[in-house]
Amino acid sequence: MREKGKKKTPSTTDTTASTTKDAEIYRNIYAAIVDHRLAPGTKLAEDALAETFGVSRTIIRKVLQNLTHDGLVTTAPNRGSRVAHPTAKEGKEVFASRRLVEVAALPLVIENLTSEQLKELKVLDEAQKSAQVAFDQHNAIRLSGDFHAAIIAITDNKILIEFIRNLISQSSLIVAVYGSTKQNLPSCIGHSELLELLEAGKVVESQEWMDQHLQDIEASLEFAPKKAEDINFGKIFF
Amino acid sequence: MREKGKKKTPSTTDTTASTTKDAEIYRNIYAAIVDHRLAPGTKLAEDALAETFGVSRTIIRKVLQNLTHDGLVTTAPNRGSRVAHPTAKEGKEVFASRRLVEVAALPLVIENLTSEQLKELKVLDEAQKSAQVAFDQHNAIRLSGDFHAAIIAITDNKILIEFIRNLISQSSLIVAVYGSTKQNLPSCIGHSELLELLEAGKVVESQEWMDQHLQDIEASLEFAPKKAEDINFGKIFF
DNA sequence: GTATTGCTTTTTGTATACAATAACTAGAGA
DNA sequence: TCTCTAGTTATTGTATACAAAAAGCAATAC
Repeated sequence: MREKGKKKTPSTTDTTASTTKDAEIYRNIYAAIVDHRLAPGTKLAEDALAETFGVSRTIIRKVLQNLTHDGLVTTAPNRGSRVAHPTAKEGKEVFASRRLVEVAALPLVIENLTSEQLKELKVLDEAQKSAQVAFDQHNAIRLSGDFHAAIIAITDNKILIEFIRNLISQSSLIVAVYGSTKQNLPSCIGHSELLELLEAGKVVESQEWMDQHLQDIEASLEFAPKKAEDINFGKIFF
Repeated sequence: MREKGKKKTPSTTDTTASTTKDAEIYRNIYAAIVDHRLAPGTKLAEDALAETFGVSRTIIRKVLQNLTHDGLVTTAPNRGSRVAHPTAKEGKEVFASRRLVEVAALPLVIENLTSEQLKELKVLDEAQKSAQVAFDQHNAIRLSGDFHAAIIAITDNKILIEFIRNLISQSSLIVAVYGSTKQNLPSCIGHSELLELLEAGKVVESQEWMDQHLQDIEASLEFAPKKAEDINFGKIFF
């Protein structure tokens, strides 16, 4: 109710300034992890981050807790936080979950799809292809993720959207760890075939396509048994 | 590495005592919401909770943040936290998501199901029926949730398990808001038919059963348009 | 009686101080 | 040289203090 009160130090106050600040820091670190600017396993010391962003550790802790909940950061009691370094099993679970949901959601997607949404999807797909042609692998992967998120967004179900958004982010992290050296990511072929199936209302076919598509992406990763006992030092040093 | 150091005041220290304390408070409030001891919309003032649990607001804020992420609490900037009060749309989205995932996961469940797990499921189902017979609606609902969670647990996929666990918790909240006055909850008929289908490896039939089961539960709720314009004060007061 | 204004109280947001734990380093003994 | 230990430093966990915002309240004007 105090609107005309003697505002003492408005300085950086935007009504919701306080809540805006940590949201921005969150997005900042979030993007850095997804874009592979912060490698999996990197220590995220509270003091260092606090100083970097010019806030107190209170804010940083809040942000780290959110990122931990997103599965992008792991936090151990008294040992601090690190960029998550998913195990092979965790990586497979993410892709299994994505296949399950993204395939099962397609009937809903076809049911709700409007011509405008279809147009937007085509724009996204074209953007991805452009990045692909320009060998801009980085943006191509990001746009591919955006495309998958946009598909689920058509369901207009906030819970599903949030869930898939999260799994896609984690996929980026998994690619950072298990991405093959040979950049034969099939995700970059584009999704135009899928769009044709969706437009034609072909439910089962689109589901088969999506299932195969996600399997292909997963197959391009190297969830190899890089365990300690399998490391061949001879191959590494000689 | 300091393990034998002169431990000054071990008092309540259990190595992970600090982290254990807020986990316990979390579980406490979590259970209170799911068990309908805290009604949707109830204000969760930080000071009051801090005093109740004998900790500082720091811990409470951490717990409230976690509960907010679970969708059991809503937090507005500068306005504090409340037990979530899902809208009808949100309620429908939760059940749509459950149907989608719990149906789509059944092939995986049948694939992985062991005889021991089947036995445990039967125990859970019997427990629920007992509660049902004793008109212990409260425990019946809880055990029904446990059953659904146990089904998904068979997939051995931590991400799916966590997701469904969360949706089931939210379902409790939705029942608190939109549960019908007539206690004809079909969730309480039991799941023995499903268990037979799973044991027989009947994928499609079990999926149809699960789909119908979740639709029945949803249908027993009253997502009625209880909007302001629909309230008839005459009916209420005279 | 109603609405508006100004003050007071309550509650949330953030920084900081201190405590507790883990990580690091150097030194002593085998 | 290696290992174990003690002391030191750095980092995380928690409480508290203070600032800022909202909510409540009462009085006044209309």
